[in-house]
Amino acid sequence: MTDSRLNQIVSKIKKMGYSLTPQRVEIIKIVSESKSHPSAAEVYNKIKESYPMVSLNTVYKNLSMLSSLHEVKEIKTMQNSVHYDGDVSLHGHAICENCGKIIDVQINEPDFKKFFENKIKGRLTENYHINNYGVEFYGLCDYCYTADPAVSET
Amino acid sequence: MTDSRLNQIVSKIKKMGYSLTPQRVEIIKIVSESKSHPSAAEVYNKIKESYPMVSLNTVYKNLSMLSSLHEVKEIKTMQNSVHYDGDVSLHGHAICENCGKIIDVQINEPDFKKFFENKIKGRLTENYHINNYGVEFYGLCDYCYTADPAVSET
DNA sequence: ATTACTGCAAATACTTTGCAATTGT
DNA sequence: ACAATTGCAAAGTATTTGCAGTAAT
Repeated sequence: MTDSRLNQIVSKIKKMGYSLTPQRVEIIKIVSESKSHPSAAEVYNKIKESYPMVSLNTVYKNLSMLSSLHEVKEIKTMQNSVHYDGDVSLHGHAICENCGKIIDVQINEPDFKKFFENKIKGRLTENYHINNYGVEFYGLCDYCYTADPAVSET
Repeated sequence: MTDSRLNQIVSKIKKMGYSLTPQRVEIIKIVSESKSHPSAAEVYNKIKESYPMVSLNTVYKNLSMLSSLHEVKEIKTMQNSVHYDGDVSLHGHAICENCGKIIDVQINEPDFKKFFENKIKGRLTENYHINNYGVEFYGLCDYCYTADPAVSET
């Protein structure tokens, strides 16, 4: 499953005529296997365990390449940095407004499509050509909610 | 309507014991009246027409204050800067992946709440305390879709 | 052999901080 | 008068660019 995800991405890169460096493969492994939606800096820290000489720059270039191939999704958080999600299937994110933790929220694709077609599409005031959705839920994770009474009040 | 929005925000600021400087009032006017989801820099350019001496810093401070009072919403775009929305009622955004243009997407609150309660809430894998939603649609605006064939291909 | 990729350093973009002077209540 | 706010300059992050050397096909 995870491995086939890696293979998927690798084949796409080959098909597009790009090359496969060890750094690139490792970056793909890290984002596709991670469940924690890492930032570029976090991917960088992780890859340094196996390739101590890689540059942050290389991490940025590879992540943005993967993003333009639609093989990772970018998540913008409130703390202004971009996080990366190796799961590009339809799903949402619940984002903790206190600690920034992001968890996946399962969304059933047919349900969402139905909601979109019935309730939203007809209301677009301009003719947008939608090809991607993002659904985010903001609030507090359980830890921040229980541990820090100061932030729990609205 | 627009004016009452300004008054709403002004009363909240008074109630919280903050002061009302001309710069602040003008910034509130600009975001609450704008339909174009301006960035901090765009608000800055606008306010300079009436108050040429304001600093960008003041704009940032006021916008983040309004955001923490939940009187404006922050929108993170792909071009990494934050945009501000003076409409804090439930609605989504359609964002053009080519030019960055953002338009509002009407979402009927009861419909969305129903969708959330029935299809999503039960699937949260952790006990998140959700108090806010964001729904984004990514694609191309009609102009970019028709004008620039290079970007229309997936 | 050719083209793409890496790593370094420098540059840019956006936002935040520190602080003295000023303004709102 | 007092506390909050402003504007300036400097600092801080996150990300991008330019380029010479290196590695992949």
